[in-house]
This record gives sequence, C-alpha cells and structure tokens, in this order.
Amino acid sequence: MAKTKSDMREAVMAAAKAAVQAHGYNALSFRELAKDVGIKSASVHYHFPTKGALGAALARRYTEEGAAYLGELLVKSQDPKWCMDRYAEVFRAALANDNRMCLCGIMSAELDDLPPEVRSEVDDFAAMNVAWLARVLKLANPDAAEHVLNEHAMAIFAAIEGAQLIARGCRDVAIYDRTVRAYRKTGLIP
Amino acid sequence: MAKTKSDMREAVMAAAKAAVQAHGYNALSFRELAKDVGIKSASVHYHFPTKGALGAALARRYTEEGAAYLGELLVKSQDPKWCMDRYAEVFRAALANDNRMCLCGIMSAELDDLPPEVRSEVDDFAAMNVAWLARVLKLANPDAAEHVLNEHAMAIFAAIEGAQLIARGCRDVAIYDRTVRAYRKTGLIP
DNA sequence: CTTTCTCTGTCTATCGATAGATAGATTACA
DNA sequence: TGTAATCTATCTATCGATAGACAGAGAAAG
Repeated sequence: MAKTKSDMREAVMAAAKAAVQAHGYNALSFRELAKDVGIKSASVHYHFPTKGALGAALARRYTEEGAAYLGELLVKSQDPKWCMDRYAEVFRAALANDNRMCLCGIMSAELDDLPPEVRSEVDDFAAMNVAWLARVLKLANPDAAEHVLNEHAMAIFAAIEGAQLIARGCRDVAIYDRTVRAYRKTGLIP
Repeated sequence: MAKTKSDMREAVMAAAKAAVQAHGYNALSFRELAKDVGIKSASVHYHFPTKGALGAALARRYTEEGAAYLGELLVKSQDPKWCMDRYAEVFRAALANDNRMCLCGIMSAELDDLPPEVRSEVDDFAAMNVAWLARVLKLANPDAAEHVLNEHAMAIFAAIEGAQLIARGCRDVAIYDRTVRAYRKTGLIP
C-alpha cells in the first residue's frame, strides 16, 4: 500500500489547502505541512520546489475545481435563483468547515506579499467567478448590456466574499446566512 | 530636539498602522517598524511590551477614531444617502492610499492567529460599524424593526469590506467604485 | 551651587524558535 | 540496476523577546 508520487502530492495539496484556508498563505509552513502528511519538510520540496510553486498549484486547482462545479450547475438548471443558492452554499460550506475561508479571499488580503505566480492564479479565480455570475445574471436579464452584467456580477462576488470574511471574524455562520438573506431581500442577489 | 515618549509612541503607531493595512498583522515586524521610525527593535518593546499590545492599541485607536468621525457625520447631517456616501468614501480612501485595507478587514482574514487582545478589538470595530450603519438606516426607515436594521447594517458592512478586499486584489480602485455603485443601484445601500 | 540619585529612552548583544531551502545519503520498488 | 521518493543534516535569514549598559534630564540632598 505504498504511496505513489501522485498520492503524496495530492495529500500535500489537500493539507496545504486546508491550512491556507484557515491561516492564510504566509502562515503556511513546510514543516507543519510535512508533519500533517507524515513526511519530512525537505520531502515536500521534492513535490513542490518552492513555496510559491505550491501556492500557485493550489490556487490553480482551486479555480479549476470551482469552474467545473459551477459549470455543472448551469448544465443542470437555467434557474438563476437556484444557481445563486448553490453559489452561496459553496462559500457557506467553507465557513461551516472549521471556519475556513475562500482561498482567493484570504490570499487577497495578503496580496502584496504573494509570489507573482500565486498572485496571478488568485486573479484568475476572481475572473472565473465573475464570468460565471455574469452568465447567471444574463439568464435573469437577457437584454442587459454586458458591462452592466459584469458590474453586477463583480458586486455579488465582492459581497459574498465580504460576508464570508465578516462572518468568519465573528466565528458565526449564522451571520453569513443573515447577510446573504439581506443581499437577496435588497435585490443584489437574484 | 529629543523625542518625548509620546512622540515616539505615536510614530510607532503610525508606522505600524500603515504596515498592517498594507501587509497584515502577521507580517508586521518590530525590526522593520523600528527602522521606519529610526530606533532599534528592542526600543519598540519599551513603548509596547509585546506585539499583541501594539496590535490591540492599534485596533482600539482605529475604532475610536472611526467612531468619532462617523459620529460627526450624523451630527452634520441626517440624510442617509449623504452619510452612506461619506462612509463608502472612508473605505475608498484606504484603497487609494497605496492599496491599503481596513485594519479590521485585513485582520479578520488572520483571525485564528491573532492574540486574544487583538481579536477582541477587531470584534469591537465591526460592532461599532454595524451600530452606526443601523442608525443611518433608521433615518431612512424609522419604523423598521431593530433586528431588520441590524441585519441590513451587517450586510452593508460586509459588502463594503468585500468590495475593498476584491478591488484591492485587482489593484484597481475603479472596481471598488463600480461595485459600490452596483450596491446602490440594487438598493443594498440607500 | 553642586553633588548624588533616579527615571526615561535608547542602545548593543543575544536568546530560542521557526522559516524556506539545499546537498547528499538512503531506502524501496520495478 | 536504476530511478523515484524520502531521509538526515545543515544553512541562512528572520522572528519576538530579554538582559544589561549607558547617556541625559531632572529632582533631591547637602
């Protein structure tokens, strides 16, 4: 039952993802990470030559998996309300899971200290989210101008990230729920 | 022209505030801080015994100054729209000033690694903001129930913090402006 | 007035801990 | 045998924190 390279690489990424979502990129430590997966810190460098490479791989996969999940949603249903509910649920799940944050959100706060390759992946995540949200909004409002949809999509993305940030600060998922409800009541969210 | 204790203490706090707003609490270094104000890192400990004490003092003053400014606004005008404009401007100013963030917002992202005394001050800042926003909302809607006002106030606070976080991630103040405009258009912000 | 004492603010030097990273030996599997 | 994966051991850099010295200001004592 030996671990293959891919197995251990996956294990490292999983542990790193959890650590970054909980404590941010800067607090991510190769030693802690290695301890979590049962190897030595030097061995982590075998799978990811630098911390920046690990962070970038993490963010890239995060974006890819998110895009795949969100894409599926739009295949299953064309109902904007239903899609938005699922979207809000994703960010809620991170909070419910040990008060974690969106990888992109927590890394945005550390932006100036991120290696360039990580920063670029974080940018891509935001762009992917906004693009998906704009598609959903277009379902509800097919005739709206592109820039209006994008502006609205960006606002939803920012508001959801903010709700997660603040609810996390209060260590209270209920605050996230109430905030999202207020977004919907005011019409920010379809 | 010797610095008095208060002078240097103020200088340290000013430099620390700027550093935290730009890089977060964890990235705040006594050595860098000392270099900024022209003393040695050991001397910083004379003014603030621990890093936690400095962080807490920083957050406390931030809350106090914010409360004073916002309180003034409500003295000057009872117009919710005008007050909300000024409110959004405060968070915009941080972005415009070297892409900085709200002290509370950036610290919320690092929450789990904050010393307890700092965490408590961060909580107070959020509570102060929500309370002020609820007062403003009450002007526009005097008959609304208290919990409805608070929920709405929390939503605005979260949305503004989120807009700041995302716009900062894109290094583009214009994104903040567009996002706030979308908030207003949808009715989230009066 | 001068000497002595105390306090303030800063210094130098150093501590133990931890960070990411590297070189080279070693194990395990095919 | 060869290569993939992990190891031990170590390096340099930085972190917050502490100990102890020192200069200067001002008060207290003679």
